[in-house]
Amino acid sequence: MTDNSKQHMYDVKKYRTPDGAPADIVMFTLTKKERKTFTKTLPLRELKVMLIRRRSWPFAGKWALPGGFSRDTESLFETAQRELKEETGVDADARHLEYLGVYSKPGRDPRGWIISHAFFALVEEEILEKRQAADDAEEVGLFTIEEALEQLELGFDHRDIIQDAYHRIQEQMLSTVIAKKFLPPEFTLSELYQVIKAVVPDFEEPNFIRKITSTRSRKGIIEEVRDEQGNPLSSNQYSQRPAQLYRFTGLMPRLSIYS
Amino acid sequence: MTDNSKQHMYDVKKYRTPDGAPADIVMFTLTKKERKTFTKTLPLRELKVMLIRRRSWPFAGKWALPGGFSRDTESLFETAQRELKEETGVDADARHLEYLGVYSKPGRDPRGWIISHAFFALVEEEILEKRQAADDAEEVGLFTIEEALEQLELGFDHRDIIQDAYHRIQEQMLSTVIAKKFLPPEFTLSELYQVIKAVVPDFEEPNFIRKITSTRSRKGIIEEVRDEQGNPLSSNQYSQRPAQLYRFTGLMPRLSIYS
DNA sequence: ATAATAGTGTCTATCAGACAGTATACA
DNA sequence: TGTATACTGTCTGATAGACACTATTAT
Repeated sequence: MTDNSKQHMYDVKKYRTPDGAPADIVMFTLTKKERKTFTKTLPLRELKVMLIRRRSWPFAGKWALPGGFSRDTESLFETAQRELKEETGVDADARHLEYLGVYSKPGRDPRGWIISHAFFALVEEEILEKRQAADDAEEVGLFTIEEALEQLELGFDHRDIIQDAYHRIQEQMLSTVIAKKFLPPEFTLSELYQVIKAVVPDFEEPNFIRKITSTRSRKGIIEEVRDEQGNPLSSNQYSQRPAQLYRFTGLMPRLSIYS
Repeated sequence: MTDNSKQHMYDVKKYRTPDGAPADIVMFTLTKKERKTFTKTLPLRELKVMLIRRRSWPFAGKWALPGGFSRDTESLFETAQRELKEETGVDADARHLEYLGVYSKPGRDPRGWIISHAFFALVEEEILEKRQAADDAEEVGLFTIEEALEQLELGFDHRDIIQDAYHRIQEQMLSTVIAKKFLPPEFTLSELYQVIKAVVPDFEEPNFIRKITSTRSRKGIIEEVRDEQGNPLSSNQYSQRPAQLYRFTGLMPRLSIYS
């Protein structure tokens, strides 16, 4: 930047300014579907993304991410919180909401110079189902990532956003404890493993139970649930033999490629 | 968002729009300072951040990050690339430039509703020194993180941005191979260790050499440099006894807290 | 010889990974 | 009783972590 442009920087009217800064939210959920077997089994879990069919220009009829424009009285994170609450009816701080990135390629929005800010959220399945049923003004859909990326006609650059959000949630699933947002407070190791696999299909860890319970370095992430007498608690909700219940401890290890 | 607001969404003039979307860049460098000892030693390395002293309103006299407003013909990443090139004189793709986040708290900029996008870059020390010497229109400073965060008077919310950038570069240093941006193509393990420690002071790994060379899982990140005959190459630039030279292989392991 | 940095040897406890085997509860 | 899921035993080789020891070169 030249000295000259700096001197006139305060005169914001001198240059063209953006026509809007929306927050768009990639709302992920993990659907649970009962499997019909003749013994108890874990439900099938699938990662889904919520989309809304647009009713007006631009991209009328195409699917797009829910979102809305930011106001000058709020930060973009607050915009996203507000949108998330409007979409789901539940306070945003009850769940995971995280900034993803900025999408600002010229021409990405035919309405003008619109710089979009993508967020992703983890939402309970029931809430999205309720939303789907209640709102007959809008067509709401839950799609797998493959459907959204490969089969659907999406508006704007929302395909890029969904793609990036998918990569990010996979990273986060393996490097943080966001898995807990997809689980009840107490869960079995099979459930945890299944949640990880639903988000990161190529995660393979045959000795998962052994490793997470007996390896000193990883043991701290979760702990066994016990009752007042110190007896281990288990659940046979999804299996014949009861499985030990675990909970997250809140501990977050720092990962390093050098140690 | 209500159905009503959606119908009028295309009318961008109806609502107040942002007054600008700048890209601000946290430019990091690793300074090398010779130590005066009576034998060869590694130079001292320190992580520094480049700041510019503002000459005009707002925050005249305060230090701030270099940056500039985005144009409607470019993406914000391109804005950052352009600014980086203007600041350093070297093409941005020659070095690391990465998006950090959006800063949009109302009132953060007295000039109006200005939504800032922070990036961070890793720049060679020599370039910043040249910049410092050449430009007498602007006062350019190189500061340690502690100085920048604790002693300097910073404009806007740039203290928050520098803080966030510092956390991010520490994360990246341990979980990716950005260390290579601070090293020559071929380097000794002492140099690598020192670079990591300069960015992440509390990184401690007494058996660093042993681990990185003999552990199967980490061995793939770097490899020994050999000549045409397959003889290992070493350097005694910084030590009496020559040290084996290594280079990064390009391999990037995927980290996981579950495996 | 001495200093300074760069390694290597060696030991023990722990961990990874594989695979067989046992445990529990339901139908 | 069989079946499905949840573990546990056991073995081998690899790794972590500590600390003493040796190696190479300049002064």
